[in-house]
Amino acid sequence: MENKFHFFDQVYQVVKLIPEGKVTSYGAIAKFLGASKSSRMVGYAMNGSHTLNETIPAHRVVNRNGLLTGKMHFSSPVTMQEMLENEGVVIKDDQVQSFPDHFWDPSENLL
DNA sequence: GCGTTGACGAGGA
DNA sequence: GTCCTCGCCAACG
Repeated sequence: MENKFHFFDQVYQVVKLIPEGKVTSYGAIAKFLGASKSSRMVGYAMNGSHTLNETIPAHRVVNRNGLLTGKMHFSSPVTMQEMLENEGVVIKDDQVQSFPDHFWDPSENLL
């Protein structure tokens, strides 16, 4: 009954909890929600995040390679990179440098 | 109502 | 290490 929390909503909640200067992957969020096979849905949820009244720091979510795959969905293709760099994350060639060092695993912080 | 697409990831060759 | 295939399920045309 209480499990009626939609998968998308869960994704939004986790993403909003990502601290500044940290990034995570779609798969990590999906796995944390118990749907590791539905990692695509995490990305898809981000696609609709901008339609929400709430601000979703989707720029802190990258794929497992640390690549800014969703940068093109922002106001400008460089918005995502600049926002991350502004938080102390180094981006090189649309890829997060020292990705494991900036990686934020929800299963180790929210659990 | 049906087929295609997609901000992904894991596994196999 | 790379390249290909499958799964997953909501949204769009």
